Amino acid sequence: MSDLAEPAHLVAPRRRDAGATRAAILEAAKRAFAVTGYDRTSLRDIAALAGSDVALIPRYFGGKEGLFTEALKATIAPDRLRDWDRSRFSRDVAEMMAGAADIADPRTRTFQFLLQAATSPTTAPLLGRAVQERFLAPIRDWLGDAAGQERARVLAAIYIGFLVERLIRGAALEGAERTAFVERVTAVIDGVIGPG
Amino acid sequence: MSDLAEPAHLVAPRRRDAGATRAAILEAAKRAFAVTGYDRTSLRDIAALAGSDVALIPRYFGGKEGLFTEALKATIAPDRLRDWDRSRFSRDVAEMMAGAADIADPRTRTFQFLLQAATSPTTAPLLGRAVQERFLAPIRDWLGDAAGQERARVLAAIYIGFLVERLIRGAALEGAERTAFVERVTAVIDGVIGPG
DNA sequence: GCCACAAGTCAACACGCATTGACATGGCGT
DNA sequence: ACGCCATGTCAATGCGTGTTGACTTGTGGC
Repeated sequence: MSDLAEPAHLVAPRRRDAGATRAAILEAAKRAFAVTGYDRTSLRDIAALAGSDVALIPRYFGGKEGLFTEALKATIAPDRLRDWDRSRFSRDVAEMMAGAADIADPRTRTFQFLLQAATSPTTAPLLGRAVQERFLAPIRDWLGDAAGQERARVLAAIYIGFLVERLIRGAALEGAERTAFVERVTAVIDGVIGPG
Repeated sequence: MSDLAEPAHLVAPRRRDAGATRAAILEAAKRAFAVTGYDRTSLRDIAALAGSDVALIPRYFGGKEGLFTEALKATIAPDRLRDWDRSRFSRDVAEMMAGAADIADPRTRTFQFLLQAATSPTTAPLLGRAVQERFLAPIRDWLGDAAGQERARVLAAIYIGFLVERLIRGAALEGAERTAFVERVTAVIDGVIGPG
């Protein structure tokens, strides 16, 4: 592709260390795949971002697909569900959704990455299982509702929906529309996480 | 790409008619882009699917990107917001979301198509404007709430979220979880479209 | 201080792609 | 019936890609 807005020299000059360069490549891949998607991301871009060489990627990861699947696993990783304050949760989320999606935020990149994976028929099932284990189950636990799997589902769906909306909206909401939006989103989320 | 499961000879042999072939190419592009995404879809695939020739595409659409943007516009097109019965709307949607995403359903393909566009930084702004004009505005009109732009936003976001959830879930919900899910989704949507 | 092997570099390959321009041809107006 | 122009065909070109193999260079153990 082109610019990932990352001066190549931010990468600290490593001594010869296979493990370190492997890790650097993997990190660069997570970023690049999230921003540009699988196909538009070339191994040369990733190598440049990692301050490494293209030829190492087939060698260390067995090819582009190997690198992608490993990046996917690393992205979904047990990333602990923050111990959110339940009384502030809905409003915090609403405020966040009213803002602009920040490309610099790693969470935005992670989400784009997962969304990319969701649109590909081959990676979608893999993603589905990972989401079930590492996303839905924790949410259900957080909700403290052993029987209510569907509540986690609904909450996750709504959450994802607002993330997508924010993504395609681009800019932050302003003025009256913002306050109204925040109010309504808060109410919706409260309706789900509250006893019902 | 490869197989779009469409025997090339299903395309009725046209007489020489630029408009017809243009339309055929556009239709094929909408299908192909929805299934395979922008990058994995080659102009050769589209041409084959349309029963046409590759070289006509740069000629008629000014290149691959031109074809894509036109296909995007055509996909978002004012696609009649069905005159939904307001009293049945939420439950109908909830039932739909509880089912499995059907790849054969053109609407599923369309949605995947749009989601693809949402994750690409280049196509996301374009999509944003299109959604604003052709999705949010009609919804607001349907809600009959001239001042409440944010309500359309929230409804659209939730709708999209459930579509994504259904996509990555893969299978249909069953039994008790299904009924609970439907109930809860119905309530959420009613909470938004109802007076609030 | 040297040596062997891991780690990194570089050039080249084969492939698929979009795009271009020159060529053939069907069909409509006269 | 015929000629002209829009319409469709085809081969060729240039570019970017992933991957490979041979080469160089750094570095830890002796």
